Amino acid sequence: MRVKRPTIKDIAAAAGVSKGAVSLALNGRSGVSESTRARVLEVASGLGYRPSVTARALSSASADAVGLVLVRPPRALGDEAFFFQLIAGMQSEMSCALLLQVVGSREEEIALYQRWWAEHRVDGVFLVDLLVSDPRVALMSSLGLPAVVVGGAGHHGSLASVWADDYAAMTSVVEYLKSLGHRRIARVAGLSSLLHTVRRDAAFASSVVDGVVVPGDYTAEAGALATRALLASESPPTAIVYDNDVMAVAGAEVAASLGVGVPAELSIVAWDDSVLCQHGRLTALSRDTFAFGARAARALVAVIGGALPSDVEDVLPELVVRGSSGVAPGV
Amino acid sequence: MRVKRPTIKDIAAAAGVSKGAVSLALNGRSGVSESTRARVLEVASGLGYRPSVTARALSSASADAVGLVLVRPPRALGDEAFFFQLIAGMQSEMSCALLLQVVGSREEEIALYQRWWAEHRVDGVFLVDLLVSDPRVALMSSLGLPAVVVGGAGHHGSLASVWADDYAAMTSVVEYLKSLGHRRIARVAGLSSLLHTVRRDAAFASSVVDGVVVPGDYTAEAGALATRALLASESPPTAIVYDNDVMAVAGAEVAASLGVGVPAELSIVAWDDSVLCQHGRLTALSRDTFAFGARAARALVAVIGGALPSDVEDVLPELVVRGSSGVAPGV
DNA sequence: GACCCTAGCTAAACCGGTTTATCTCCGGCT
DNA sequence: AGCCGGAGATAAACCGGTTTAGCTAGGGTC
Repeated sequence: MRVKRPTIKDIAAAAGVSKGAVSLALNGRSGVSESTRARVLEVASGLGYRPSVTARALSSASADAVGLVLVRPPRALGDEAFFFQLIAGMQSEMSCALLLQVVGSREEEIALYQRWWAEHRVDGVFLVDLLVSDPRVALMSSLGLPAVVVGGAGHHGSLASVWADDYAAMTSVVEYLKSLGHRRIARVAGLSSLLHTVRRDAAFASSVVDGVVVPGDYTAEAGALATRALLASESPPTAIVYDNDVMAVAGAEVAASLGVGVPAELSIVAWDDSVLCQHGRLTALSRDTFAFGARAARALVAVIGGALPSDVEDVLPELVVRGSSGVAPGV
Repeated sequence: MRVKRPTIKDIAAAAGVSKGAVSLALNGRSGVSESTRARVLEVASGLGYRPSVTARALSSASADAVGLVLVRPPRALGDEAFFFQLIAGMQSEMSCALLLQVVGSREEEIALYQRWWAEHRVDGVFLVDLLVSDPRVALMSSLGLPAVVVGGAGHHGSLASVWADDYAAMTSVVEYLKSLGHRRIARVAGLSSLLHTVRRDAAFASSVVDGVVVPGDYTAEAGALATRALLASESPPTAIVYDNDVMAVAGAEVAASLGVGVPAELSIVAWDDSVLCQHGRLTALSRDTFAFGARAARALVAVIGGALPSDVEDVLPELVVRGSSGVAPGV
């Protein structure tokens, strides 16, 4: 049933040379005459030959795939448009396949990376969701596994990275709000174990005096809860910056249900723009996640190709001002 | 640099038996004594042995991966939460990896499936976006490649399938609108090349007299354009059913901008629920895409395991009534 | 003419498994 | 004693490539 494809052996027989000569000829390496090479190439294309990635991977060559492991409860994944955008962008710059697996723990993730690499199933991997002190960085270096850190904080040991300056972005958001007269600014943060959360925290703390930070986990529930708590405090903020779109939208709804006018009494800014923000008319920090993924893929391809790992900084996210932000009340 | 993992040869040496015996012992096959098997297993686990999927795939065994090829312009992918939900659901029921690639044409897709199968890179594949007369179905059968049709129309040759009854679902939506007094009902359809679009068209045509169908392509632009055209016609519909959430939200905004009251003058129903519909308060046909993906994965695992292909029908999508639908004007 | 070098090619090992053919030993049956 | 059968193990082939060692023929140098 399975279609038998021509192998290197068939070509060798048809061209009247040895397997080894065919391999050399096809890979453009020296060791065969030009006339032989031409004949082999002709026979190969005549037979519709395509090399077997599986066999090639076994003898320590390319695996024609890159890996991405996501750690999270599977159900939570579907709501994160960010990752799908990212993956879509990666695909646009890769001719090889993406080996994707979702696991439940960091340990599994690490084991999977090691296994994929040892078995030549991948040529390189993407590292996402970087932790504050991430063991994966050292692991990649010690394994010699080509890797690109996606969305970290710039320098990560000897690894290449593609990143955005969250510190500067947060500062710009705060400056924007300050220029509108806001003084009591709050922040609903993302998971505190993630590096970029810490970066944003730091930027927020250094540019806002007495800024309140409420931890969150990117869910609508967390956003609603945090907003309710902030608005109920004795001196409620006049502006809130949320770490993602879902929490921001939930926050906007809580404000509406409490009769708090947006933006008259409360300004809302979301990190990461999306259709959700567009339709909710939320001011958002917009970045091109697709392009970000594409950049990451290009970096990985380069590293796999032997290029020296370099750090690529993404353009600063752009603040898209919509209806949810305005001058502070009483200004 | 690359970590050297124990191979079957190392185990053989350590246990004092041959490679073949180790293979038999590890795979639970007869041909070795129980005492030898126990010793081999002990040595293997002591050495931390993990078989190489790559090598195993080469000698015509499992590839420990399943494939999914998506045909569309990469940039369009990121907005389709449906696929990410689906993939997340699939992952939840699979212990193996997913080989994912986005290509630009049907021809590339077919070539990729053939190649992956010939090279043992996958054990089976998912078929999505089924066309009206889809060449892939016959191809899978002739290749003998285990496959599951996701979201088709029930029977597809000898292939297993996981599907939802779009015909019945569309009928139920129309009946719901009729019960509210609507008579002039329109539909903004999806891509006409897709099988489920045709099914929905047929159900719509048979339950609505003089129903207008405007073709669309799932983008916000198409939804807005279609809605504008429908509302400008001489006898505008009192209800519109959209083939996805993005078009429905765009339609709702067009109605709002034209001063057409929703649901007072126009009822809107979206196919496929999402956060977008939730926040836009749109009545939507809701299905659990994550569970759908999980079911598809289970079906594929079963087929790969040698089970006879069967057709699994998903539960009927449930109509979630929100603020965008109500009694027809003048009723 | 002896020597060396190199281009061009082949044969064979190798990657890490699976599978088949073969070989040995032991027990049971007649 | 002789024959047969099966269990238990091994060696070797195989999957489809890459890579290395080695062989041969031809040309250049002294």
